[in-house]
Amino acid sequence: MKEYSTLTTKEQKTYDFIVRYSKKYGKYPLLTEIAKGIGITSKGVAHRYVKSLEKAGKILRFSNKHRGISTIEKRPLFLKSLGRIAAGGPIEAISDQQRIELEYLFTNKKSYALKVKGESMIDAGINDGDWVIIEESKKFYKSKVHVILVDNQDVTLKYIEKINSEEIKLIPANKAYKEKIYPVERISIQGYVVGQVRIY
Amino acid sequence: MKEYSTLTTKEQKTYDFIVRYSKKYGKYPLLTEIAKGIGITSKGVAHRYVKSLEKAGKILRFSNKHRGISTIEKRPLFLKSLGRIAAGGPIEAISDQQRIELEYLFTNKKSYALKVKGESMIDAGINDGDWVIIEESKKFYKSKVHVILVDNQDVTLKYIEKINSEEIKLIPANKAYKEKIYPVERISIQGYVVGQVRIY
DNA sequence: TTCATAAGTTCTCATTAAGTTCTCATATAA
DNA sequence: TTATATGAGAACTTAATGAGAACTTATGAA
Repeated sequence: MKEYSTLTTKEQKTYDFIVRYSKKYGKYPLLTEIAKGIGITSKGVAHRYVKSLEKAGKILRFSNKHRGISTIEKRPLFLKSLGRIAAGGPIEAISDQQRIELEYLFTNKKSYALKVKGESMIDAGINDGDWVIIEESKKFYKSKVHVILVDNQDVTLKYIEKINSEEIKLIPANKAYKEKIYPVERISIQGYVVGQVRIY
Repeated sequence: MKEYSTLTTKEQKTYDFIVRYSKKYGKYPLLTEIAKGIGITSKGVAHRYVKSLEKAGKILRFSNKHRGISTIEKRPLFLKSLGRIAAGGPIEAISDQQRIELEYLFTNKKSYALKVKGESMIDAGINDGDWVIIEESKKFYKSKVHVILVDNQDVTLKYIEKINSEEIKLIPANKAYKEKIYPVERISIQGYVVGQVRIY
């Protein structure tokens, strides 16, 4: 993805300084530090450059926050979560809590992604081609969708129900598919779905 | 991987102290120890910093517990795509291409996320509570789900169809909801859905 | 178990520091 | 001329910081 920048000489210098500073110190500079770094004395001028860089899409800024800038490459996931689609309401701000929740989904060590093939879980809103995020688990839960390995060979997404100590029922979420009962020794539970991603 | 953050000076100092302390003593510090460690006397202030770090996603906290904090090892966005859920097939390897496709979805500059409220698009697989990733656009496409601002006030997700030069039809994907026709001047197209995320 | 007390939590108040906005000024290119 | 890029710095707004009182909750000794 190529960058088309129309930065002026000093804007570029400002951007370079911010990148250099953040790499060196692991944090972003204050306006006065930026001013000094690009060879001027006015923090008001530094602020003007920083605003230009934001407008040019080179950095992100958190208004009024101290050290409240960050370069685009390193921005956290979903920083630009603008709001909630409401029926009749204005756009709401999204909390940091929700941002972290999303970030956790994709950075959690114990989870991995699988691409779904087939439509056996369509009534659970899991469609062919979707990605599901799986959290590893050997246990199973009645309300969760699980990844199940059958006969050490076939992988499938199903709800699970225990019949007795020797048999387990796998339940699809699609009326066109049938429930199946397996002896426990043919089944290996891999994990359950904690997230889902669809790309259009 | 180095961490980039927009922590304030003292927040950063607090975080550094917590990391240093835990490495040295194998446990996490008390608030009074944190206060002393960062050169202040008020445990109330130390507590404020600790809460900020939690909000920033730098640490985890267990409310009211003594030494009830712990650091988080954060990682960059990376999906360990293990394979494909196949009906009757073995697990396939996932290509870098697909991984890049996912990463792009969340790092693309021009897109942002919205949380869906309501069930008007349920037949398109977009449920209440899902996140949709929106790519900004003023144009519209017949097959895409769009974000539409009505009367500069209400935001909604719908399919769009042009009636004539003066009227536009908004089409929900739920038979319980009706199509509606609006004069073009009441409608502002914000973008269309390029991705979708669900958290279980 | 009770219960003292140590630790965590929530406040207010005050001060300092940083971000923001603004005017004025100079240089340079179209 | 006119517009743009640059710089200084004053004046203002807001965030960050620090102290400490008063409160709630957790913890461990008796």
